[in-house]
Amino acid sequence: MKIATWNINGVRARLGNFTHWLRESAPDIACLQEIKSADDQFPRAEVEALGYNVETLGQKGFNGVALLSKLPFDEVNRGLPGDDSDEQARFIEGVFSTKSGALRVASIYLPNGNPIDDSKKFPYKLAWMERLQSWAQERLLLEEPLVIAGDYNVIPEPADAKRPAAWVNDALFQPESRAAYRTLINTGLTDAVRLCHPAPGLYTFWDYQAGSFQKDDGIRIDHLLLSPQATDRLVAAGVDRFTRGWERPSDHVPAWVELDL
DNA sequence: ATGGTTGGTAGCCAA
Repeated sequence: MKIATWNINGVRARLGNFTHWLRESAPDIACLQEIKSADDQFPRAEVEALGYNVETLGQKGFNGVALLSKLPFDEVNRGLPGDDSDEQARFIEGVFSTKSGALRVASIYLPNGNPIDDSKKFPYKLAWMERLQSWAQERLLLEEPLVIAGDYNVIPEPADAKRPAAWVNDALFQPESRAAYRTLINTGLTDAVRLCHPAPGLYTFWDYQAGSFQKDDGIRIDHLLLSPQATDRLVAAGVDRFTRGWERPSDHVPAWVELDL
């Protein structure tokens, strides 16, 4: 069972890249972020034609997440609990049946949080992370295979950046952001890509500006966090770096796990 | 070094 996540940065602007990757990487379940589309703008027919069921939480212009699955959805939940006034489309959860039982997967687009001196943006990020922590803690009680995958907008450690010093004033690398991420890990979740690739230098994002990809000036901010029951079944994890070299790429590349389910 | 690039949308915002 291959589960992948990709911040596509506008699914309609990248439909060719997107379907090419779906065919080449062939995940059983794909988590998308920044589809930048309302639900009725999502290229549903093109994706269904490749054998996927599609569930979206879209938003016009910004944000927007989706789950694609070759398995049928048993259950879908839209929106992260904990703040009914939050209208940003950043969270969708699906439940599937495998031969080993239930599998739960969430596609998350954690708030960027910049600039850190803004009165709303960084506090919104930290509050969203607290809501995610509460939700994860509750789900972990189910003792099921659970994968929380997406753009976390957090650089966990200095080793997750080519130039950590360049990020010290950025919301992605603030002590509070990193601490909240560690709290998630300490609840009992495992960073699958870190576990399978402990060496530094593996990135998932390169800015469009200043030739960042050519200089490999990247950061690792797209993560798949696994419950103990999913980690027990972990076979492999990786990053599809090759998509960043394509024409008109997303600034993020996919990350994935293979689970024996 | 406060530059530079992209997508979505309508004169800038978010990243």
